[in-house]
Amino acid sequence: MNSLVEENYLKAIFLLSNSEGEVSVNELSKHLDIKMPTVTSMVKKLSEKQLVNYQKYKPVKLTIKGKGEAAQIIRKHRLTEMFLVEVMGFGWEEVHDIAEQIEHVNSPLFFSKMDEILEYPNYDPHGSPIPDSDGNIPGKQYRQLSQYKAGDTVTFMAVAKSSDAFLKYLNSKELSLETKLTILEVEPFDGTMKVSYENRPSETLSKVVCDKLLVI
Amino acid sequence: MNSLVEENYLKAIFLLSNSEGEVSVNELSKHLDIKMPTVTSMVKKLSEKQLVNYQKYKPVKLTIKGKGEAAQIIRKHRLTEMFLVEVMGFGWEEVHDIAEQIEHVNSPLFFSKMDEILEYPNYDPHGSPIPDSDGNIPGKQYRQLSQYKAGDTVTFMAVAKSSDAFLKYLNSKELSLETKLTILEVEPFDGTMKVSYENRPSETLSKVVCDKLLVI
DNA sequence: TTTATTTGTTAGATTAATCTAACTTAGTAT
DNA sequence: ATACTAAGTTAGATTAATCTAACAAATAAA
Ligand SMILES: [Mn+2]
Ligand SMILES: [Mn+2]
Ligand SMILES: [Mn+2]
Ligand SMILES: [Mn+2]
Repeated sequence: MNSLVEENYLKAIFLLSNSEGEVSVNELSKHLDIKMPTVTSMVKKLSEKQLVNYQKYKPVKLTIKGKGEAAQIIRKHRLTEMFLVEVMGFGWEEVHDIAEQIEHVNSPLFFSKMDEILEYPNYDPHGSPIPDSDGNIPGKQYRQLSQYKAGDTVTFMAVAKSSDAFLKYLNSKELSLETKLTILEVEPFDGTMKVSYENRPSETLSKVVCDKLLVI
Repeated sequence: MNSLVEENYLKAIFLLSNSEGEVSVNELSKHLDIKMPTVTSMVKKLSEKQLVNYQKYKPVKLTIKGKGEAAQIIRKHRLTEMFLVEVMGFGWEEVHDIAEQIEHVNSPLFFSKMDEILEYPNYDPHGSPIPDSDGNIPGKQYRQLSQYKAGDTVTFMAVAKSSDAFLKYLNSKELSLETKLTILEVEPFDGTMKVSYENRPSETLSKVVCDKLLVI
């Protein structure tokens, strides 16, 4: 039904939408690395197809239909990442680019088989929620590690804005999901934290890192 | 490097080539379900890229380079089919269309991981050979069941021109690879065979079916 | 409230892959 | 040998997705 290109736009709109569900043409352009005029014309096309609401000079918003189709692609992406890690033995830093391609495979059976083999997972290897087949997302709200204070003990649940480089950094610190962290001290000047976990008595994490660690 | 479309042309040229390694524009057109003028222009493009040799009004032939790239795509296709059957539990009649899409995934690591998990298979679920990473094909030459005579005992090794419908027919007859078949009689008029195998004392197979069963 | 900057749109060009219609070449049959 | 048919090519149009250049609107700064 939708082309691979359209699917990537829908997914980007979904993932970049703010709390009101809106995203600007400019932001889409930056994240997709596609020039603004191209984005404008594509958004018009999606609007024709009733997948987004669009008015000149206003930010874009997915329709119910558009949100559902975006969720399906995100579901396929995250199921794939989980499959690559759990069944095929990839590291969590290796799977995104492969999933970016396989998410466009047209075969409901293929993804339902993955789902079955994985025993219906709710989260992907980076802790992001996997929408169910109706597009509903199991909504746990995590907070950034950087919002906590010295003495707090939290559990690392998900990675925000995960890049391969950041995931490799976490590997090097042996920091994986479900790890319990105790905050030893917070440097007020720049937000750098000293934390302890597992058999690591004291690790120093920059503010940039603490912002990307989602905990509960 | 090559587009998905170019990859499908290369694969078709490889698979449809005759013993001299040649295939006509007309045949490509029929099998790809793309009109002849389109095929002509695409073949010209592949010729520009040194992937085929082409002269006006002559059949097309892959260059060494083109043959290598075609073999890689076929390798990815067949590895994928094997993975879908052996690891994910699909039936051999369900995997072709999925593999047709996944064969275009750009990730050497993904396919080498499949290869490793499958312990470096040489044949796909339909008995077709999987080219190795250098594009060499393990060349066993099977013959059609229809070429044998009454009294012969053979082993079913591969399916020629397998369609989903034909594979489902084989399922219904409980006829799978490696099965030993004894030819009871051959009807001279139309080539229909009576055969026995496993716990099936006598099954009748039409000439059309016997042509598609490759045995040794 | 002007002015400058950022954001967004319009217009027109480009590339890949397809098509139809018209014409040509090659091969087959009378 | 001539005519017919099948196969192949050329020319020109179409659609999807992209771009650059130029202009317009909205927002932020002075
Ligand atoms: Mn991802
Ligand atoms: Mn994608
Ligand atoms: Mn196949
Ligand atoms: Mn394909």
